[in-house]
Order: sequence, then structure tokens, then C-alpha cells
Amino acid sequence: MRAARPRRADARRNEKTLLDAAAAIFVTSGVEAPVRDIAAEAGVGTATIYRHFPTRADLIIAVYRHQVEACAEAGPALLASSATPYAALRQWINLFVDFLVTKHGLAAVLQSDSAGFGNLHAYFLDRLLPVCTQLLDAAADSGEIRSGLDAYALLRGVGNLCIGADSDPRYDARRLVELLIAGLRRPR
Amino acid sequence: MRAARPRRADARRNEKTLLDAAAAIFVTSGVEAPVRDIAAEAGVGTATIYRHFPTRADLIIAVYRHQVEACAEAGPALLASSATPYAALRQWINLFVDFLVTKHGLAAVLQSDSAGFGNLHAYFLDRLLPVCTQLLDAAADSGEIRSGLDAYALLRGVGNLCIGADSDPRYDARRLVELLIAGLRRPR
Amino acid sequence: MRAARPRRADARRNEKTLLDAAAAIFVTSGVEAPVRDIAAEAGVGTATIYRHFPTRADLIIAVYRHQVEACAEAGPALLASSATPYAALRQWINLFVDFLVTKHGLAAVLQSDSAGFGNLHAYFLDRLLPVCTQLLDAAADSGEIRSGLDAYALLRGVGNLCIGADSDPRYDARRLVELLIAGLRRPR
Amino acid sequence: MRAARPRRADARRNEKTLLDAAAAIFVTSGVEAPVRDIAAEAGVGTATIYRHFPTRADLIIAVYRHQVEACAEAGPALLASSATPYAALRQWINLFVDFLVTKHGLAAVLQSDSAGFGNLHAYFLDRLLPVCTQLLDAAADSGEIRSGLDAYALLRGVGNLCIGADSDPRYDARRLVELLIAGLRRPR
DNA sequence: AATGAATGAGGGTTCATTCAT
DNA sequence: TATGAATGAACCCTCATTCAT
Repeated sequence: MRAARPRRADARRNEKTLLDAAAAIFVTSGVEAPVRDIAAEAGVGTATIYRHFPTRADLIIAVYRHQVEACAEAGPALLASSATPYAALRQWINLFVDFLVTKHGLAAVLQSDSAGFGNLHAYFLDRLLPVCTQLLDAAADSGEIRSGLDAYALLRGVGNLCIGADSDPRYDARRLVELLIAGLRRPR
Repeated sequence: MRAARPRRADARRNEKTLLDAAAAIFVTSGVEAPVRDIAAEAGVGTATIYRHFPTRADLIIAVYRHQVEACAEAGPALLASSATPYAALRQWINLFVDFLVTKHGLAAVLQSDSAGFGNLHAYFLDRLLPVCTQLLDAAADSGEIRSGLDAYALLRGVGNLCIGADSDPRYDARRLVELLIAGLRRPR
Repeated sequence: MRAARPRRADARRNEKTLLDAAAAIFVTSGVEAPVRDIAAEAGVGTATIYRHFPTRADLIIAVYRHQVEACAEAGPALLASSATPYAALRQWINLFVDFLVTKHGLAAVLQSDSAGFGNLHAYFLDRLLPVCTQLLDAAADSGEIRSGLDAYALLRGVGNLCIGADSDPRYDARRLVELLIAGLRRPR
Repeated sequence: MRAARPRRADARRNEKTLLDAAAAIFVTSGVEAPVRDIAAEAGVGTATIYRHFPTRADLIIAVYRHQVEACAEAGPALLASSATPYAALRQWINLFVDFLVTKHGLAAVLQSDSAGFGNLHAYFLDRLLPVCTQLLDAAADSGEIRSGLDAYALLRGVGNLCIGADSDPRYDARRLVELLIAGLRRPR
């Protein structure tokens, strides 16, 4: 039997450095920043990044994983704690928007169909689509919203509304998403 | 001394060729297609394109000018012919969406803050913002919609919703924009 | 009607510069030398090389085309002028060896199966295989040599014997090829 | 104080693992396969390989040592058992070819002048050159072959003929070597 | 002694843009 | 005025090899 790998503690610390560096660069240059810039920020060779994160999608996922998970987990909680399913949906979407709006370039990349971001796309869908579907279904069942809107389309629409949300003070993605969600409401 | 007119006619014909070529390439490869591809399609050297259209924004503007103008002009007309200002706004937005959705990559570039698209941004705003403002104001004045939404934000939000609208059958930009506009409506 | 492209003269001169530079670098560093080195030798940007010669195989072919053609054309001439077909074959092979032995790394690359040299392989075969076949057949018909040796195998064997022929004074490719050709002779 | 022997046994077993792994990888990916692949196959860190075999040449030598030794030892035996020295030479060369032809990439590396394979080159020469010289001399003394061919050149020529012998069904290295040896024969 | 993480030098390739003809 | 050749900056990615644990 083999003892747990001793280097692991070190490597994990290093990985943390990498993620911090990537996060910092993502903020200033967007998630498509050159690998070299990230490596430089981390004080590390480029290959080190490739070792830890073979594709850019892997890196992006790792950087945002905690927040995506938190968002996913918030769905059922909100459903349980909110007055109505529609209120839960609305709040959950706001969480998603709060997340996206602060991630320079992420929303843009999320809708890019360029191969290589496939994993990223898949990850977000994998984690968030079921949650969104659940909330949407609940709100439809309660009769609060029109039915017939795909959770996929909604997520993507919300994501799109977040593109370029920073870097333009005249553009208020949160407000627009609010309107979109308001528009979902079944007219009386 | 040289006659000025005949040259002008020549140049204009040449420019037409360029625009047709660009339009064709934009359809197949998006508005960020390599300059070379466009030049090749036009049967022209790359420098010729730069002479006529110093920046890519200039070229894009020229290609879509007619349609943008038409869209701008449709605003007042719709306002005059529609039952209510809100109906006019809604139809006008739909016109804009119909335009954007069919222009591969245009919506994406419209929100790009990368210098070099500044002109493009400015042109669209210059032509469409007044129209949108007028429609929005009219609808606000009539009491049909909530006030407080900037025309700039609306235009940009609609533009964003159109990103990637082709190339993904599961995503329906028109529907989402409809919801957004529905959300504008003042709740009773 | 359009006049012949005026730039062509210039470009051709430049191409000559490129070929000379490539040839020079091939001599010192072999035919697999970095594109950048060749560009530097030519005093040219790397992309210039790619413009003229999209793949490395194209460049190699261009550098050696004249000599390969000359070799190919020498075949029938030798057949006509030599005392016997076997003598012609022997002299032709010697020509081929003389060519290869002075081309650092070419023989090695000729037998490389790494994709990307496919074109090169094909070119050599296309030009030289028919000639070699003709000579081999003639010598077989005359009864001078054993039959049953494929021209392809012969060419490749000769090529292989030329690998590393420069850079090692103790190795005499010409002598070995002579022995190989001698071995072809039908024993009495 | 530490006992020396038991460690030694351990190390030797470890080395065996390494050699087996290297041999396996050499078969599938050739003798220039990435160090990492070999380490992975052995279930070992890369540095472990460097500790045991500082250069790739050392590793290759170790992998094939037994077969090279066997080949070397076969020389005198063949000389003793064969009808004539020439027959012995011929059979010995065939043994060498059989060895080389089945070692993916070995023949190619044997003639590489890239520093780092110096050891390898030296080892093969050290073991095989005396044997080949002895056989060649004997055959020359018996009057069966032309004299004047260096054993070094012969070995290297045979090695070259074996390059790429696998991976191309149209190329028959054994046949060509046979012709080369036949060519050595003194003409009557 | 073994590990496997980190290093960083290379090499290939693509365009936007300039410039000589 | 038109041309299209040349430019060269940017990026990505792969390993051989070293080094801290």
C-alpha cells in the first residue's frame, strides 16, 4: 500500500497560485488572455499551466468552479425559502447574473461555439441547466409564468445579456434581466 | 486638368464590388472574416480594401448602411401607423432583431469594446439611439411602459440577445426579446 | 485584357533569394532547419516563406527541383548513350547518389513517413520512379541483372545508403551503392 | 552501516522494470519515444529513468545489450561453422539485419550524428566492429570478396538499409542487404 | 533513492497592416 | 489608384531536463 503522495500539499498550493493568477488576469484581460500572461502573473513557466489545466476550458472551469457550484446549490434552497416559485426563479437568476457580470469575458466565451470551449459550455450546462429547469417548471406549475420557454434558452439569454456588462456604465445588465424575467410573468 | 466625375463613377462601381464581396463573406464567415478572404472574393488586392475602408468598422458600416437606415426610418413611421406607442416600439425592436439575427457575428462585434470598432458602435448609436429614444419616450408618455429604462441599455440588451442566434437551434433570440419587451410593460 | 502582373519580376527575384537562403541553411542545418532560420538567412519575415511555400515539402521540392529534373532527364539519355542498359542504370544511380549525398538531411527526410513530407515523397517518386523502372526493365531484358527487384525498393535503398553520407569521412555511400548495383548483376 | 547487497538486488529489479517498459514503448513508438511515456509505462517518475540511464543512449544500449552481445558472439561461431568465410559473413550480416529491422527507429538513430547518441554509436561499434572486421578480413583472405571495403562502412551501410524497413511493405531491407553482400563477391 | 512538478527553450502558423511597384 | 508581397508580432503547445521534497 502506498502512502498518499507527499508532494500533493505543495502542488495544491501551487495550483492555488495558478488559479489566483488566472483569476486576476481574467479580470483585467478577459478569459481569453494569453497563457503566457497568466504564467507570468503566477511567476511560473507556461508548461506548468498546461500540466495543471490541459485546456483553457479546464482552467476557466477551475477558476469559477466554486461560484458555479454555489449558484447551482442555491437553486433548491431558494425554492424552499421563497414565497413563490417565481420569486425563487427571479432570485436565482439574479445570483447567476451577479456572478457573470463580474467575470470579464466569461459570458462572451460561454456562447462561443468555437471548439475548445465545448467543455466549458458543457460544464455550465451540466451544473446549471437542471437547476434552472427545476425552477422554471415549478414556476410554470404554480401558474405564475407563461410556459414554453426552454431553460436552455433562458440561461443563454441571461448569459448574453451579461456580455460586456462591466466596462460600460451606461449598460445595466441586471435591469435588463429583471425585465426579461418580468416578461415571463403570465399576464392577467 | 482632369474631369472629376467619370473617375468618381468608376470608383463607385469598384466600391460596389467590394461591398458585395464583403457582404457575401460576412454571410459565410461572419463580420470578422480575414481581410484576405474578402479581397479574394472581390478579385481585388487587400490594400484596395484598406484604401476604401480604412478600418473594418467602416466596411461593416458600409455593408449594412442601407438596412440600418431603413430601420431608423421605420421608427417614426411605425409610431404614426401603430395603435399605440408601445406597439410601435415592439414592432420596431422586432425589425432590429430581424436585421441583427441574420448578420453572422454582427451582434457580437457590436458590443466588443476592442478599439477599432468604435466607429461601428458610434454609427449604430448615432442612427438608432434617437429613434429608440423617441419610441421609448412615447410609450412612457402613454403610460404603457415603466419608465426609467435607457434607450441605450435597451438597444444594447437587444443586441446582446441576438448574439449567436444563428448556429444554435435551441436558442430563440426573437422569443427572448419578446419577453424583454413584454417585461417593459407597466404592470396593472 | 490584363497585362501580365508587373510585380512578378520582383517576386521571382525574391523567390530566388528564398531558395538560395533555404539551400544554404539546408547545407548547414539540414532540410529540417527551423523556418525562422531560413527566414533570417534570407533577411525576410517568416510569413514570406509560408506565402511562397505553404509547406516545408514545397520548399524542399523547389530547392531541389532543377536537380531532380536533371536527374530524371538523364535516364533516357544514358540508356541511349551507354554500352549496355546495365551500364546506363549504374551511371544513373551514381547521378542520383551524387545528388543526394550532398544534400544534408534530404535522404533522411525522404524515408520519413511523418505526414507533411508526403508531398516530397510523392514528388521524388513521381519523377524518378518511372525512370528507374525503365532502366531496371531494360537491364533485366538484356539479361544483365537478376530480375525481381522493385524500382521502388532500389530507389529507397539507394536513398537510405546516402543518409549521413556527409559528416562522416569513414563512410563512403558511393562505394556501397556501387556494391549494391554490382550485386544486382546476374551471376554467371 | 548498511548492507550493500540487498539494496543492489532491489535496484536491479527496478532496473529490470525500466528496461521492460522501455522495450515495450520502443516497439510501439520507436526508440525516440518521449521519456514520459516510458516512465508512465514503468509506473515510475521520469527522474528515476534519468538516474538509471543518464542519456537516452544509455537506455537504448541497456535495452538491446543482450541482443547485441549475442550478435557479436555469433561472429566467431559462424566463422567456425560455415563452409567459407564469405558464407559466415553473409549469415552474420543477416543476423544483424534481423535484429535491426525489428527495432523501430533504432537504425535511424544509429546514424544520427546528433550529440547525445555518441555513446550509442560507440557501443555498437565497440562490440560489432571487431567482429565484422574479422569476418571481412577472413573473407578477403580467402579470396572470396573484393578487398578495400571498410568494416565500418559496411556496418553503417547495412544499418542504413534497415532504416524504415518496417512501416513500408514495398521496401525489403533484407533483399537489398543480400544484394549488397552479393556485390562484395569478387567477380570471376 | 524516488518522485513528479516546474522549467523554459523552441518550433509552427496566422493575419492585420504597411509599402514598393 | 490598385496591387499583392512582405512584415513581424502573437499565440499555442511539446518535451528534455532539473530540482525540491
